[in-house]
Amino acid sequence: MTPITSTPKYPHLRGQKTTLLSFLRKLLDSGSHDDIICWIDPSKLHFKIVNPDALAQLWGAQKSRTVPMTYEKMERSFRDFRHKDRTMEQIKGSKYEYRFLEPAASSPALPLQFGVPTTPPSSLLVAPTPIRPFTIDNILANIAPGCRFTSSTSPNGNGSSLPISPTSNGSSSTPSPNGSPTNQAFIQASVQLAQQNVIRFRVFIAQFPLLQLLPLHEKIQWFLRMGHGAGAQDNNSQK
DNA sequence: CACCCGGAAGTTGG
DNA sequence: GCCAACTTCCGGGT
Repeated sequence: MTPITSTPKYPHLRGQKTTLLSFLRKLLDSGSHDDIICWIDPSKLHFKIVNPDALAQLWGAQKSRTVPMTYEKMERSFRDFRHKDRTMEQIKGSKYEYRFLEPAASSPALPLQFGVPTTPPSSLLVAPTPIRPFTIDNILANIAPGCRFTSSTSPNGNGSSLPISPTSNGSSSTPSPNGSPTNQAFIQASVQLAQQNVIRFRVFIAQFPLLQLLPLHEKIQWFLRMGHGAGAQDNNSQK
């Protein structure tokens, strides 16, 4: 007689809120994990899983799992999405390329534990920490703190040497990290600006399929070089 | 044998 | 209690 104990066989299934599909879309839309999953052609909802294992780990973390999620098990859900739910299809010949069959707008705005917050975190508004320079580096570090990309791991050995000017000849005033009282309006504008630049970054990357093969930090360098930096427009990334 | 696919059963939250 | 959304296991096909 083994009475049915209350010990759940799958305790890691607790806390299911975000669906897998909305999780994927949030990751893609945030662009903060381009080294794991990225758009191939956003207009066609065509995306690619760059690092399946890392994606599975993110999904497992999203579900607050104790048992590690594997891509194999995620793939089982993908099969149902493709054949049963008809919400996804696989790109022929590409094991890790899929396409959403539903318009992105249908996904509910569920909060992610990763990626771009829909609103600036309240802690940021009260944070006494000095305002960081407005750089892609800091944008990504702020948006995806868990991301492997950090300025200290710059391959050039220059440290955080990305030649970043605050929005180039753009618009906003250069943030001055002085000791003045925190300007909430400025911080909110900075967050908004950061999100806009991430969107521009994604659009830029989507235009050059070859760039999508590069690691994130190199994508950013190309983004700065061709999209922001002065000159180098005739740069042919031959390869 | 390895890999992919899909059925079936189990768990959890709503 | 029912259902949706997975998760896990496993057998069949190629």
